[in-house]
Amino acid sequence: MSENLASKITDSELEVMKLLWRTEDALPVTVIREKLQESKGWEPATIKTLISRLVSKGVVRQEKRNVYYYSPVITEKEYSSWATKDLITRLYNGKARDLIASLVNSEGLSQDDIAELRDMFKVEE
Amino acid sequence: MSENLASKITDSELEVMKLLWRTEDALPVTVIREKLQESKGWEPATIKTLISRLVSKGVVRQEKRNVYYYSPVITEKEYSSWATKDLITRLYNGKARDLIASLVNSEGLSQDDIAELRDMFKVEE
DNA sequence: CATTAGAGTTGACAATTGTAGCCTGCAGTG
DNA sequence: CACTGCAGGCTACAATTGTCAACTCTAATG
Repeated sequence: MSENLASKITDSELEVMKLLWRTEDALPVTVIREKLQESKGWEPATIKTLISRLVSKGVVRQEKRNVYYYSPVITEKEYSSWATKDLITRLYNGKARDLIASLVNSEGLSQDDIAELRDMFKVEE
Repeated sequence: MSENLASKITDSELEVMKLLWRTEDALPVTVIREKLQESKGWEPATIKTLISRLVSKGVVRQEKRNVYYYSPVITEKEYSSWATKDLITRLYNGKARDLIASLVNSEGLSQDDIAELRDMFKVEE
């Protein structure tokens, strides 16, 4: 959950989460391993460690079948949103608007982005 | 600098940076120590370690006088901006606009914020 | 049923981070 | 000028993170 995210998801762990988020169903290690071994070049042991840590942290759930099937406990949106809020707290005095202002002045946004955002805020309420 | 930020500034180190950013002039350890000892409850040794690490990382510069005076090499804006971009890369597929969209839908922004942002984008270009 | 591949578990090890102590030399004070 | 406090530099140590190996036990396969 956004609020009770006890310990952060680390960079390596995030790669596993991303894979789980991209999938509808729970996945067995075999599948997770196949994908990440290829895309990340990680050894099976590494991947198993990351999964275990995510389970310990409570952000991945394991479901017992023949073999465990893993699925995310938090959604990508929940996590992104939590991480974003965390960034805002730490670097923007808790003001989301300061973050956006910073993006606007600092090549963070393309003209297209800005146009789209203008629309977004127009519709918004 | 935004780009060549080799190693990240950690949470504890960030507290030191914030103090330096808030000050015009370079500061001697004495001053840094006074402020952080009080606000953070850190031992002098801890503060000295943090400063050293920041110097090693190249984000704080030391200037020799009787005693070293310390000042930031990167500005707060540069760092915030870098950290924000990093977040966008890691969690929003590199699309700043997705971050903002996420803020808009998810109690991240107050009505006031939204009103202000609407103005911001109106003026913008 | 014996064999084998691999899931799950435990341990490991280096680098980073959070926190702090020790020692030495200098600078300011009486 | 002797004394003392503290800056600077070095060391330390536990927890976390990035990577991975070894071992055990089970399920699938011939």
